[in-house]
Amino acid sequence: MDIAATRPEADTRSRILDAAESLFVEHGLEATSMRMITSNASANIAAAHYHFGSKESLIEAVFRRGLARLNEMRLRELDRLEREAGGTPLKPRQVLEAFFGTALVLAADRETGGAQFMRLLGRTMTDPNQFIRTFLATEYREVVDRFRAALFAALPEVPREEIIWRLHFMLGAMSYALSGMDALRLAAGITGTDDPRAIAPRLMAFLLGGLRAPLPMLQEPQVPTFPGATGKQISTRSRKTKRTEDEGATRARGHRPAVRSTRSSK
Amino acid sequence: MDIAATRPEADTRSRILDAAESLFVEHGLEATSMRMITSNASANIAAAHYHFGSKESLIEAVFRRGLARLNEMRLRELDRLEREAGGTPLKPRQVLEAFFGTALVLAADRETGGAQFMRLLGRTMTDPNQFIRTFLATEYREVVDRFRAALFAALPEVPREEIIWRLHFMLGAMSYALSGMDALRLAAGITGTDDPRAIAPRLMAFLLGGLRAPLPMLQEPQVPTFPGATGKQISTRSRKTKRTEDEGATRARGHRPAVRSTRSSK
DNA sequence: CCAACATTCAAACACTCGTTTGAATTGAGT
DNA sequence: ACTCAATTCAAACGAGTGTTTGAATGTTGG
Repeated sequence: MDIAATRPEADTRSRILDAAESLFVEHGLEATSMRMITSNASANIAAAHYHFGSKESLIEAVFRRGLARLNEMRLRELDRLEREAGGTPLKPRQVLEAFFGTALVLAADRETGGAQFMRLLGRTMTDPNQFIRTFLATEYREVVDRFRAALFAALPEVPREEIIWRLHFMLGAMSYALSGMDALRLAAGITGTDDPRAIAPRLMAFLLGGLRAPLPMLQEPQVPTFPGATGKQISTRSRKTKRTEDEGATRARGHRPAVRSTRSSK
Repeated sequence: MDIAATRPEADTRSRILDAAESLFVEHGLEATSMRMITSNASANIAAAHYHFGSKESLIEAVFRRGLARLNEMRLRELDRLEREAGGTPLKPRQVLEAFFGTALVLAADRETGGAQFMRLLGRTMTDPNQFIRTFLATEYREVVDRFRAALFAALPEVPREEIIWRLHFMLGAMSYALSGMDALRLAAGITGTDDPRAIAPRLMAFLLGGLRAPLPMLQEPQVPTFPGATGKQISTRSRKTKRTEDEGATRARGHRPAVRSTRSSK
């Protein structure tokens, strides 16, 4: 569905931004051409360069718009919690709510395009393009600094390096969950809705469990146990299954033929 | 560094595969051209089409080669553990070791290119290209089925849907950790090594904590409490977040100029 | 009305893309 | 030495890329 059809009233610049965001989600940054964007937005291709100057700048604008909203929500929520706490450190759960909770709320907001942007953001976090990476890093810096500090305060007994790593793991879990991740959704057998509202409580429970997990035993002697954490565990039972493995040759290499696989995308 | 320089003895087909894998990691699938690959491998561009037929088939071959190794290791480890357990249930920790531990071992193997492939795999898991997604899903199906069943058996009291979601979150955390994820590595302030050997124990502790976290309270009446678990329910009271709709001028729009950002990549 | 500006437009530009062609080269097997 | 198939090669093909141009529109204030 064209942006031009769903939002004919918006001005050219906004239509281009919307079309770009939606096509970036669907095909990726590289695979989305300026012509795809402008035709989807019912705009002239030169108009896009008039407004944004280049494809890279357009990409920047898309992410700036989305990140401004997300980061502002995050900082406002963190400010509110810290104000209410009145100097006492926040609980880890509160920090996660402010950081990941707001992202999940935005991801559930299908009406103003928040959901689409969050999927895009989740995918782009691992983009190899260096221009994208440095851009995202600078746009994220302030927010990450704030929340990292809040986590340090919330978990004073945990080594800071460990907190940084776990913040990193949590970001990965969320990015992946938001990205749509259809690659494994099939393989993993996920049936139901992909409504972030349904995912949110599950993800929050998971993240909190990971954040407060007992510290690992590291080779270099370093605080083998973590006294503050509760470290309760779910009891376990198990059964057995059998299977043989088979290698499977990579590909038949004949003379000339090299039948190409049925293409499906693009 | 060209593959042709590091492995001049390998045959054309292998050199192309190696060059493709390494360039895919560096630039992504779309941004890597057949000419980049063949010139890096000191091979003729037509030779690549002779051996693989098309770029998509070459991509498939790269992933097939890497996944064959990874999945075989995973299944062998799971088989070994289940054999040694002799019918008694595996512990969740053992299942995670077999699935994520082997991946991390492979990711630490810089010599045979395992590290490079794992980074590529981590990035590609969220690729929007549909051809890639369905391909990965089928290549992963058997392994995911096995481990999902093993987790079901290891956590009989936990609702299966919850286990599937947590398996999903764990995959995201690992993919992200392996992908190199420099986007936030800067912002998150990660200083030290990216040696997977250093990450492995941290990631395992995190994953295990997340997997065994207390179950979330869900809106739809659905097993609000989890009798088998040792409790410690995390109270996930619904958050209220108000959001003001502000567009936020994305960019100064002047006449004509639209100064383009300094390009850096590609 | 009209100048001055902001925006849109069709057309072209210089490249790069994946892929194909047909001839040259290599390497066994007889 | 000759054959025949496997492999490599330079060159080209058509399509698509981001970007630019210069003229044609609207749009606004004097």
